[in-house]
Amino acid sequence: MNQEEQQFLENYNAEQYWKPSVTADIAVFAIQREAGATYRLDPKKKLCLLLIKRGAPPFKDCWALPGGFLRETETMTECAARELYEETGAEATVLRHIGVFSGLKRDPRTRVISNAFLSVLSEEKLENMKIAAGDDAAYAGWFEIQFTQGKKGEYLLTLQHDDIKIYSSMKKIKNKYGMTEFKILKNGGFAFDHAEIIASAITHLRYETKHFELIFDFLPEKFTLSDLQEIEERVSGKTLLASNYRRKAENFLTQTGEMTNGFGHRPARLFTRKK
Amino acid sequence: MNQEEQQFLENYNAEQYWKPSVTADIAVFAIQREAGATYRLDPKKKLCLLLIKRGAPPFKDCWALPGGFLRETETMTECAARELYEETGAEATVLRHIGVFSGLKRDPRTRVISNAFLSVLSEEKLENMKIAAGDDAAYAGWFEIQFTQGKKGEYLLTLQHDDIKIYSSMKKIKNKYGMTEFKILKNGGFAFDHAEIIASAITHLRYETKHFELIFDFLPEKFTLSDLQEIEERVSGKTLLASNYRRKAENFLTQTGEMTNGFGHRPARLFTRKK
DNA sequence: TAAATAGTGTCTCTAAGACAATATCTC
DNA sequence: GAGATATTGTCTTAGAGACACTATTTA
Repeated sequence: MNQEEQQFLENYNAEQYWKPSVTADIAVFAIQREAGATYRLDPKKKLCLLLIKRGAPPFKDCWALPGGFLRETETMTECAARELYEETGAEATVLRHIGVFSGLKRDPRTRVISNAFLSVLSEEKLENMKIAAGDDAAYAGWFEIQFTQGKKGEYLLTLQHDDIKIYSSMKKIKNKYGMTEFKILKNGGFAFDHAEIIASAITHLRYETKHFELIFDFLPEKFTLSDLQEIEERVSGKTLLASNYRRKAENFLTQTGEMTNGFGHRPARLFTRKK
Repeated sequence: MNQEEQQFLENYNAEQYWKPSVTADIAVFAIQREAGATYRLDPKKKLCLLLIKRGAPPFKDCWALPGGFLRETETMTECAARELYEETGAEATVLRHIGVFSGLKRDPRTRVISNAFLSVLSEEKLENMKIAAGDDAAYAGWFEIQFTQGKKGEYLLTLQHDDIKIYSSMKKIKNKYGMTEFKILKNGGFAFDHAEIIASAITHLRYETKHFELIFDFLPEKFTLSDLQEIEERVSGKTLLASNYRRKAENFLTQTGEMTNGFGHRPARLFTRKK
């Protein structure tokens, strides 16, 4: 750096310009087992998303994604990982940047630019984590998530946890510049524009698992083809033919030589992610 | 909004938290014709990117993407469109969000979070635009862009405009959380981390044109299949077999019934983008 | 042996890559 | 007619979807 640059920097006053607040919000997904399994019947799985009940205004008592303000000492990605850890006790193994949400009125407190991230937790991590309550978080919970398309083409997002049901109806639009966005038509219980963020996140997640990315992060080191397929089915919301899915999946897998056992049906081979 | 929320908002002080500066940077691509055409020989095309020579520190005399600070009254996307217009006189027809760049030291002045966008200008728009100089922009120019992979797997970015040549060597890495990023190994003339942003932008552009998105924005309303194919070739950096490309492309095209004429070779059908 | 899940094989259809061959314009 | 580009057709291969069938465990 030469003298001119040095001098410039010393005289530079960053406070002269307006600045927005910047946050990271994280959509954390995990697969959980449903009850009702027997020695013979395997447990069904469900796709879940972590939400936090807001204990303070704005949107008090609404449900929000974990997240918080960017600090001076961290990148956006580090911020996402830190906030996730602080609010849930879970250390993120994977993160993906989903998009930026910068609507003028999305937070009534002040102008907030939110960088949305996506993360996936394995069942193993799920069991070890404590769901911690942050300073303005009253309660956190895992909600079974459903994201489907209605008859008129609208998108329906439904999150359910025991008797708590949160929903939103959205449409997919292209904005003035051809960018695809979800727009909320009805909002039942989500804080801020988080329904839109969640819709973007699951769309992104579906794309990745379809291409055998992120899907292994739901699973332990060793797993069966049925495990893998059921996750793909829960994420995509579609049922698949086992023989065809097997054929595709095997390109991404290595056999361990081990088998499952102890169930009231044929044992299955255990696989690992290839290389 | 109830009384509790109302009261909360009145007491809320946004100034108590640290905030970063937020900018939009835009990678604008266009196709330009090369000289050397005759009645018989059609002009070759080249893919170009708009860069601005910085007239003030930091990175004085280096080349940067057009961009600037987010204002209170606009979204990130609106900011990108405005900055593009102010610095080039071009009204964006399309924009795509590429990613967020939030490294701690990416701007020596102060902490700056940059939201990167991608845009495409048609040859028509290109001819009508004046390249305007902004307050800290000394000069702007269209650079022929090349982005290739070297023998050791490294990525080479070369931008050329007359006798000005800017380059960077990068590697593609997965960060701690599995996110794909470009990391600069050598930097010859780019300001900030803009080489990384450009690498991300062209990677994104290649993905889109391959799927017949954004590619039509390079072209006028009516165009030939050869026009379309040559753009795909310049963007992707690969040559394609005309018969095969035609087969794929026709799914996205409508015939106009019109033909080109006046060239020293067989006339071609003019197509439009389907619906 | 019934219930439940695991795994194999095969037929069809579509899409993509390679490439040969033909068509049509201007000078 | 030569040069240049446009257009059509065909052969082959890879992959996906549908579906029939076989295998292996436990109470």
